[in-house]
Amino acid sequence: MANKETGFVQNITPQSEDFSRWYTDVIKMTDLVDYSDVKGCMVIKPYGYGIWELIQHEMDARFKATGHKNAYFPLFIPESLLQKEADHVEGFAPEVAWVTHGGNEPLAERLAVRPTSETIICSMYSKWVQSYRDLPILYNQWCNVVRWEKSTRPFLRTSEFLWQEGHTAHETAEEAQAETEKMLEVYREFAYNVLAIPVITGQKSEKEKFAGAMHTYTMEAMMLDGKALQMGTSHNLGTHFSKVYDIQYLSREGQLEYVHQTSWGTSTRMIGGLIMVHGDERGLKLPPKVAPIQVIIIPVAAHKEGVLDKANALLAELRAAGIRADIDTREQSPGWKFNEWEMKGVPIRLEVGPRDIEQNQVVLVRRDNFEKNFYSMDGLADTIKELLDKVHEGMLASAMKFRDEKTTSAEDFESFKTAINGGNFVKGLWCGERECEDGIKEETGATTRCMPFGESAPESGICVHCGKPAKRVMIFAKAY
RNA sequence: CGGGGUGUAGCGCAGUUUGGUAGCGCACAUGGUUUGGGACCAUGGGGCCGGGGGUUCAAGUCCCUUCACCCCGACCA
Repeated sequence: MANKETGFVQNITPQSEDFSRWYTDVIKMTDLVDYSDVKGCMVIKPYGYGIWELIQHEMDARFKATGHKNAYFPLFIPESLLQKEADHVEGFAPEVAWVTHGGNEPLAERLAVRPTSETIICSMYSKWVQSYRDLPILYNQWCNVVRWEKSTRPFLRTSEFLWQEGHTAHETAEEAQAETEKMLEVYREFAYNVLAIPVITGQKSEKEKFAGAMHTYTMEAMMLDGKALQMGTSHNLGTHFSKVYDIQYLSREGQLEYVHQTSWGTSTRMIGGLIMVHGDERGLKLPPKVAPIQVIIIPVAAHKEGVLDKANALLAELRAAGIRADIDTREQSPGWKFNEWEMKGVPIRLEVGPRDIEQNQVVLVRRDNFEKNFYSMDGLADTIKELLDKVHEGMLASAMKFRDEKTTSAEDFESFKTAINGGNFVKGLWCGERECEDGIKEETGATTRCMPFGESAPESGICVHCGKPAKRVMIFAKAY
């Protein structure tokens, strides 16, 4: 996408065939990340990390509001601990990084660098839980995990990534199920109201569920190329882990019982998601609530008397009102700056020049639809707050429109294939069998994304692929 | 692991066919003119041409070898 002559975004749009090139170029050009010498690992630069900090802030507030507390567990997991749960270790074995030496001495037992923390957390919970009075445990941790992936992609799949993982333990199966669904709902609400991403929530198939889980629930978003991205998952672990790690409590009736557990997580992958949902031919488009800079002030004819002073006064005023504002006083021409900040996705641009100052006004330009208008300097902070909300609404609405237009139903396999190849989410009846799921993947490249909430099991009808009696409504798509 | 490709200035690339002083654009530095959608002029700094070995009077260029990265598969809850 980097135009050779001018060096800015214009040759490739998200709608062109080379979407993945658009994605990597945007990331490279907007100062979100850099690539380190460590294979598959990325450096998140301040502009990109600023997005993550805002995501953390917003999400953490929601965790606290639902009664959860933060804690921190170790990075290293002894091999014996990791291997207790058979499905779990089998699921993660190919992507675990191992520490074999401490200094120059070989270790008696290898240490895994955590690919996720169920095992080490469960081993602690087993010490902490004696009685029903110790329950529920509602903990979360913000940390990094390592998964040794064969092919990597910034934000979407990297060897090391940042995330949060919640781990809870409950008295009853009902409570655990309620917690699993509650946290998925927290994620869904967050996606809509913070990231401006409409997601589809539902349950994963047996094949796609988390290694060691009883049920996995997911939120899936549609990227601009029609592919699905799993943006967050919530698992009901049942008693699979508590039985292996021996987490037992004495119940109200005096019986020894196993706890019912959940875990749920979201990661820096969400940043990749918001890039691929909201971007355009000019680059990034950041949802206002996670934009490190919400308003960029560009003084026009800054050398003229009074312009810089006024611009700085406006900056102070906006910041005092709690708006994340910044000013660009570099020597480049205004046009250059307009393009630069559009590329970086800043939701609102504020232009102020001699003509505006004379008339007590500023120019505000929305990044989402390029609407450009004059506004009085009086009450500017409130004006901008309202406009930021409108940008959020506008972005959510257009993402939703796009997704709805590219979601279809298929009744037979021919139309199913056509829809998948056209980059659609395809809703269809499904038999629920593993062989059928594998066959669909092989023939079309599509995988099962989720059985969406709000769709009851079909009373009749046949599987869109194999023709056997249908058991579920499933959404299929190609996925990242 | 299979198939293909690329390593030359911070970034993007030309030069390799036919061996002969290391180039271009952007970025960077200095001075000046500019500033409402990617301004311009002048001057300047920056290179073990991925590494090692060979052929030659002479290698970015030819030969051998090695390393790294990228793309497509495969793999990936």
